[in-house]
Amino acid sequence: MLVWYICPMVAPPKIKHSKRRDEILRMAAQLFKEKGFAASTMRVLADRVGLEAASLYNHIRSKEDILAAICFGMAERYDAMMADLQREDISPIEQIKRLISNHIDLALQYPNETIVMDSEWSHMQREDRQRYRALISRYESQIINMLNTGMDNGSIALAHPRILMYSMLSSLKWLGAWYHPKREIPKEEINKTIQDLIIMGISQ
Amino acid sequence: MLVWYICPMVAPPKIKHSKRRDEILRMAAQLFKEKGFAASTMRVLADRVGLEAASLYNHIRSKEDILAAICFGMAERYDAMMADLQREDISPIEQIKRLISNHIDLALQYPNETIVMDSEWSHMQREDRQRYRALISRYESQIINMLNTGMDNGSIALAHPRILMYSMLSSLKWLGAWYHPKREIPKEEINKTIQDLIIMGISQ
DNA sequence: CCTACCGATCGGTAGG
DNA sequence: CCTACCGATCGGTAGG
Repeated sequence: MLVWYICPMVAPPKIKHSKRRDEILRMAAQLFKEKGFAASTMRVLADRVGLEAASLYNHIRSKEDILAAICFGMAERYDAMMADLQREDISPIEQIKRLISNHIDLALQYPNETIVMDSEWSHMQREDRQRYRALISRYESQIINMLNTGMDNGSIALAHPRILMYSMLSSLKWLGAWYHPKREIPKEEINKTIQDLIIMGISQ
Repeated sequence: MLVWYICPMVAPPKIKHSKRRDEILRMAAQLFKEKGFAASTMRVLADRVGLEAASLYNHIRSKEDILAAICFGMAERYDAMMADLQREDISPIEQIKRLISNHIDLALQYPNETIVMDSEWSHMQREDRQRYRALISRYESQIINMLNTGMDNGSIALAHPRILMYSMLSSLKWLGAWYHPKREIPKEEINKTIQDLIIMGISQ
């Protein structure tokens, strides 16, 4: 594992991408969201996928391997989104606006994975957990930089940027926890309401 | 249990309040916060309290009993705080301001219990879980009523009140997750920053 | 409050 | 991908 991470040319032992593996990860995200990682069992997961528990191990290395795949998969999506955002030449306020709607898009497209990533990451083993936390810290720093730039040019009111960042992110993270695509509020209204709330809240 | 809830005069079987029980609940809140409910074991809890696992059962009925005691204990505190707030004759904006600072006070006074209540409640058994959800729903409705009153009298900008309520609560809930009393931001700055953010965000 | 212990269930492996 | 199974550990009880 260590060798594989340091030298990505060496493939991890025997496990590859496959439709089956993707299906296992998708069902696992749903299960982990419902019960939490620790209370989810491989037997229940296997049942939902339509396999025996032992057969899962042809597609995944361990229970923690599934969690890591979900968390890092989502972290990469958020990371790519942030990289795109940074490449655009727009004002900090406009950056924050787009960040909000991109977050909502991802949270609604991957509701289970987003919740698992945010609330189950601590169950990864030490090495993965530290690597994951480093990614998240970098992401949070990029948001703080946006806020600081806006405070410097006077478009954002002076305030503790870390508190603003956490307030913003927590409002967005919990979308997936209460949003039910069928019978609830349309995405556009969510986007407008949260954007207005946050932008009004931070504007100078 | 059902009888006890309907008719509180009948005491629940044999377990009473005691210093020891309070200590177990306090250590359990810390453990559940660290590992989550499902990944916390009675043996580790017993170890932290300084007992054998079997001895815990002289003070609590079951693992779920501990979780329920923590969740309902906190729910009562939030409920009492809300009742006090409703009794005061102040404007909706002023109510929301006080609600925010009361939330921050409770989150900083009971950081472990607040996180456990918010993120582990779903591990209670059916009956307790439903009773707990009813309490929370009522609490959320009271906040929505505040917001609606403010929108009616023109002091709060028109927006979907449920989204505002969830955004507000999630900003506050996650305080305990990243606030470290020693080396971080003073409470007053947190209070001011979050109050400004939310009040500016919702004001007309 | 402890020693001793139980049935159930867990993640995972062997071997085909 | 399944049958068969393992060692470990879980929440909880009996009895003192």
